[in-house]
Amino acid sequence: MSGGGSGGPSGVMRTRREKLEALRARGVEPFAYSCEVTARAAPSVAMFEEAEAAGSLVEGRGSAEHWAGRLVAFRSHGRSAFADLEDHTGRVQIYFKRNVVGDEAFGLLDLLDRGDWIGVEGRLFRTRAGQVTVRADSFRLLAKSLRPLPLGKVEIDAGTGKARTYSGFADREGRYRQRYADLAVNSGVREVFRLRARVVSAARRFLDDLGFLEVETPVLQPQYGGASARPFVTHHNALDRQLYLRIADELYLKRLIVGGMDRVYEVSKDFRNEGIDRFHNPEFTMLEFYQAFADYEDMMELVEQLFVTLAEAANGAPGCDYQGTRIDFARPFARLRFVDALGEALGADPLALPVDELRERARALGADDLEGAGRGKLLDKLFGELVQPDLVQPTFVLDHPRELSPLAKARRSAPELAERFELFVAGQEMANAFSELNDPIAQRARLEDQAELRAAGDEEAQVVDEDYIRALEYGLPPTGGVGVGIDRVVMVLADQASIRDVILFPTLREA
RNA sequence: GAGCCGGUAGCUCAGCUGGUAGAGCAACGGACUUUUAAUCCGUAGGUCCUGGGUUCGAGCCCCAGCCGGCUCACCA
Repeated sequence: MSGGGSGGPSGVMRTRREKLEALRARGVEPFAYSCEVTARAAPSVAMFEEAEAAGSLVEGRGSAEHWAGRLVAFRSHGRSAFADLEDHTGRVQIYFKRNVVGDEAFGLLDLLDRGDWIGVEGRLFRTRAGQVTVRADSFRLLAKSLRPLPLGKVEIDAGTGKARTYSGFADREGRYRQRYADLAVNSGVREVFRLRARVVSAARRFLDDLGFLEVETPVLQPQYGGASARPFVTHHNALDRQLYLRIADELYLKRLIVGGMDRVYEVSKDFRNEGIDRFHNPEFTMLEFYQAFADYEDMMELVEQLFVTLAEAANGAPGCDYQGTRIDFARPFARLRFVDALGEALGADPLALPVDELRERARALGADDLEGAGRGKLLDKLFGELVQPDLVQPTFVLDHPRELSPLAKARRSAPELAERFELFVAGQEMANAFSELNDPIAQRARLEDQAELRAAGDEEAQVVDEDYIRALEYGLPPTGGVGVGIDRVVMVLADQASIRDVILFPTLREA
């Protein structure tokens, strides 16, 4: 890749610098300070067509409008020229006619390039070829583009209305490293992130409307916890102490419930020092919410409503197509007990099987790295292999073995289980929730069990957080809590196969 | 971490059994006052990822490395 320098192997960048100087020589400032905008590409065309259909259109009348956007295509015809201008709503064609804009301005068109930002003043009309177009009265350069964007050519198939892109910017690495160029050139990528924003804001609205308070808890923590994962470790110079980047919000949010904030939520970046693949990015977005006086049954209700709301916010209807499969977010979602589902797959009661046999079964499925794994981890692994991939439609899996869930209350009728559920969609975990363990003595015992697993070699096992135990000792009311992996949800709702396609700047290796 | 595939012009890619590097689009010059992948004529553009090696000769073969994609393993 050529990259730097004022030249560029093909001289494209040098040519653009020369044009920049030529513009300045003609008294044109190539980097404007502001510009009037009164119209957007797609809505203005739609309004024009409506007026036309209603017969209320008098061509050439009405006041001129101002559009602003990026020049994405240019077709010169001697004394006239056509350009495509793209703004955040879409594209509109611009028609420049020499004897309308004037000789001097028309000559400036030679100094424009694809990728330049321009402002155009004019009126809409319909061309002989039938396209609604802005007839430019005047135009202004807003910002010169000195580096060529990898703009492909786009043809809209007249029959199907589907866009075909020629050439274009397809290289995944380049797209992730230079997301600005990816966004500039691939409008579908912008749409994915608009959808993501709708999903996140719908989640906030949903919780706000139920009286949840949005809060912010520390990213830099003296003691990480709330999930099973390895942390990032960092150091604060002035305090000369080690700090961890949070792996979950859970323990802090429950401290707030102790403090009497009885419905809280947080949308946060969490950090886990684990591998990277199409389902995992080291920093990812988590939504967690906690409600006092509720148990996991109540939270299941809430999660069901939440996911219907999110699907509607994303796609206008409670469903989506994920990688060719129709997903239907119709309530009620299916419910499966963890032990029943795994028991059926194993042909035996998972709670009755000895640890050695569980390990053998897991090994037979091709899992390795099982040495430090206790019962819980083995059951989890077996479930992940045997049951999870089949959970395509929204499905709650509930009542996990207790050793899998050190922060959850024991199932009231079956103490070997936990009051916990996970929501699976498209074979992926979307949410995880429990009736929160609020007995400080039991909680200490459970965390100490984890510490033992840790000592036995499980690096992801949790650690005892004394301050959290102290908070519980003051009294945590019965509480239901939920964590939602926002990136995963967006992947499903936006039909994206890789988490990197729903994160604007995914973590990459050193360039 | 392992396996497979890949890195050639600004972009998308071709390049045979080893013989001095190609196309389309983009760019540049010219013609064209309703085009739309505009068209037509012409021009320029390359550390073939990096470093070694084999060879008279390497984009191509060998070795090492870097980067990426996919799959698997761990994790959400």
